[in-house]
Amino acid sequence: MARSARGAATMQDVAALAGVSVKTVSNVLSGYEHVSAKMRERVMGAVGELDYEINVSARNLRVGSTRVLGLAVPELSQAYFAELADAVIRAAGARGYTVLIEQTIVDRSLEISAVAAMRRHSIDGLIYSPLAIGPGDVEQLDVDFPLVVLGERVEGSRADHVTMSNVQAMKAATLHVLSLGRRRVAVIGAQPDGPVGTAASRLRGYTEALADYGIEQDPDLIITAALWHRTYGVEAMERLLASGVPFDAVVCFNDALALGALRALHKHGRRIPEDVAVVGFDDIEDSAYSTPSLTTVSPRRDEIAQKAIDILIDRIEGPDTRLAPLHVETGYELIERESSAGVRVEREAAGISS
Amino acid sequence: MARSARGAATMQDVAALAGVSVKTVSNVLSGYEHVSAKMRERVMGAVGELDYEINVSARNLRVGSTRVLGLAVPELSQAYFAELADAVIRAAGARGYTVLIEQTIVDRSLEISAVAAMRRHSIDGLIYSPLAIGPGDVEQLDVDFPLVVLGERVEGSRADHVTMSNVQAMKAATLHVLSLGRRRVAVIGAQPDGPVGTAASRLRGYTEALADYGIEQDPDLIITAALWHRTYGVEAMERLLASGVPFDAVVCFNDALALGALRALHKHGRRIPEDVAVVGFDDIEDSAYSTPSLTTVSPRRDEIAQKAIDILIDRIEGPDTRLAPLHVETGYELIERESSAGVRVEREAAGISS
DNA sequence: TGTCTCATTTACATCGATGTAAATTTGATG
DNA sequence: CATCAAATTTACATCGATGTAAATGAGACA
Repeated sequence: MARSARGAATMQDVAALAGVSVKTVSNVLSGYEHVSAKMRERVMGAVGELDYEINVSARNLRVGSTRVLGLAVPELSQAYFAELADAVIRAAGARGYTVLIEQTIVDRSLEISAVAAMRRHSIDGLIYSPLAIGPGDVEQLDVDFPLVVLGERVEGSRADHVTMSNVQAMKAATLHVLSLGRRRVAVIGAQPDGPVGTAASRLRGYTEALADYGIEQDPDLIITAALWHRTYGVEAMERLLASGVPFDAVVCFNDALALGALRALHKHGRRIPEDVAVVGFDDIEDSAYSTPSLTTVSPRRDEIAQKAIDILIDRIEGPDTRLAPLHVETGYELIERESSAGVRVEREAAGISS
Repeated sequence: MARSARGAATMQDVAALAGVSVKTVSNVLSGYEHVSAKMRERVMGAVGELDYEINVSARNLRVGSTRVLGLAVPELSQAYFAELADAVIRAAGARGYTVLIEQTIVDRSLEISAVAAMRRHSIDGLIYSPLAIGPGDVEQLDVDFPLVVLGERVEGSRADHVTMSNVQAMKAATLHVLSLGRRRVAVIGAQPDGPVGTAASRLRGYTEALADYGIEQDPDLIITAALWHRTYGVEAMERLLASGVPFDAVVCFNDALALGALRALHKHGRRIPEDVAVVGFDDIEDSAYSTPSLTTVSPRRDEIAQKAIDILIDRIEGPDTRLAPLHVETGYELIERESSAGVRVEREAAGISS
């Protein structure tokens, strides 16, 4: 019998056909160096003849790892996370790992514990990109497998963190519109529940930029958005417009909000960038093709993905000694496009200290 | 010793702590009905105490399946595929399966064989959404595990297919602009290599619609696009504009192309929809928020995902008898938005047979 | 040719779970 | 209380691969 009665061929079958031991087949396939050329050829011939493919479950059981990493994101339908997933999959693939994606928003409103969700699967480590995470979630991050969190470091967490320089990036975005002479700069995306995580850092960047120009912060220009979706961007801008508070620029905490805001401004006849300059954050692909195209902060997703993968795999493959949690900051880039560029508002005394 | 020296607890450890056999623990965990309440409680206590989690690799090895499905898409960074993946993950999750996503475009230009790529992983079945697939690819689809292809049926393929009614949908889209009085309808997205797969069907829908109105097809209005990306939409529209051929509507083979076209039209000062009506295809999220918002054909992604998952899992769990390949068509919906709506072009004799 | 060394190949146990079938307990009945 | 059937629980083999250590083979050298 050339192969098992039913189903795929096993190493057993290959060994029998090649007339060698099972271990020799294993050696050949795993690239063990002390295998004679003759043997290798004989085994590979049998492998080809039987269309043999290794049984991954059996190998995983034996070696105790799966070479599968988890990636937990809120929803793939949000462009930022889809593009992030793309980058993570590529970075992982280059190091011989596969990525299993878990969506943490299942019922469209509630974020579930990614970590708990991943336990069902056998993964070697997890990259977790939470929507928002606060100090209360520390214990959720205290797990017994390698975990890299994308986003602001949580106080007391033992997990590794990779995050872009949110404060500086948002400060740069805000300084950009200030440098164009705008002085009434609104911001969209503050969290209703108070400042935590990413939103807090970005808000801080905004505040610091205003301070640099000696401008006092106007609470009426700080608009909240419960979720960073386009719909909420539309809704937030509608609120701002309805309030009647004057403004000549908006910096948004992500591109989806900005695109929504763009839409609302357009609907209400505000010219962009003449009347209002708009800046987003994330540099998702749409932003380059919107009308007008969107000025935004690019977070260098590839760099984030690469760093996260490297740290995670080093933890997985490295020695057991538990080093201190890492906290890596990645760079950013301000991409100037039509929604802000080209139109400088002249003021009596443009520049610092208006 | 309460548990293995190093690493996670095993069923062995749980059994020892609870003072029962390993099989009883297995029975409790797998919900076997003939287990006394007392036993169940005792075992679950031990499970909790040891933080026991089942070893998925061992279980998979024993039962011979993994409850993991593959989903092969070109790139997650394309919104359509990200939204599709979202839908597939949800549908699979509802039936207790996990989804492993494989990107078939790795070097940004060449599509690799998804099926070959999946062989590395241990999946129970595969959903394959190819970019384009022609008759030459039949053997690629002739595999020995359950496979559902999303897209036009390939002649001679033994795989199951789930596809939307491309011809009818595109016909409806074209009829829509014709009903607005437009008579010079361009199309963007034809394949340079000749008509195959999805592009062929959509082109046919366009042709049929023109025929219904007794309009002769003008080859100058059929614009090719090698890839259905925004950039190619921009480039295709630039070509059309440069050609000087008059047109008052464009139907695009997907939303990305349409958004690119929108952008190019805007740049060249054409008013939408006054001068040119634009229609897309796919109903990705951006389309509702572009300026102007995009009229498009919604393919009911949830329905596609659900059908594909149901067929695939039925094949996996069903009896071995190989039924004839299934070919399921899913519905569509024309979503009218700003890029076409509201502006009717009056003609001497608007209506059938101009 | 005999002996020793180093390179290859092999036998066997093992990873952690589940299916099979047998052993044991439980409870009903005469 | 003995007997039998049904309900529970258990022992053991097994899924398909790899690590360990021992067995075998091939040269090298005296």
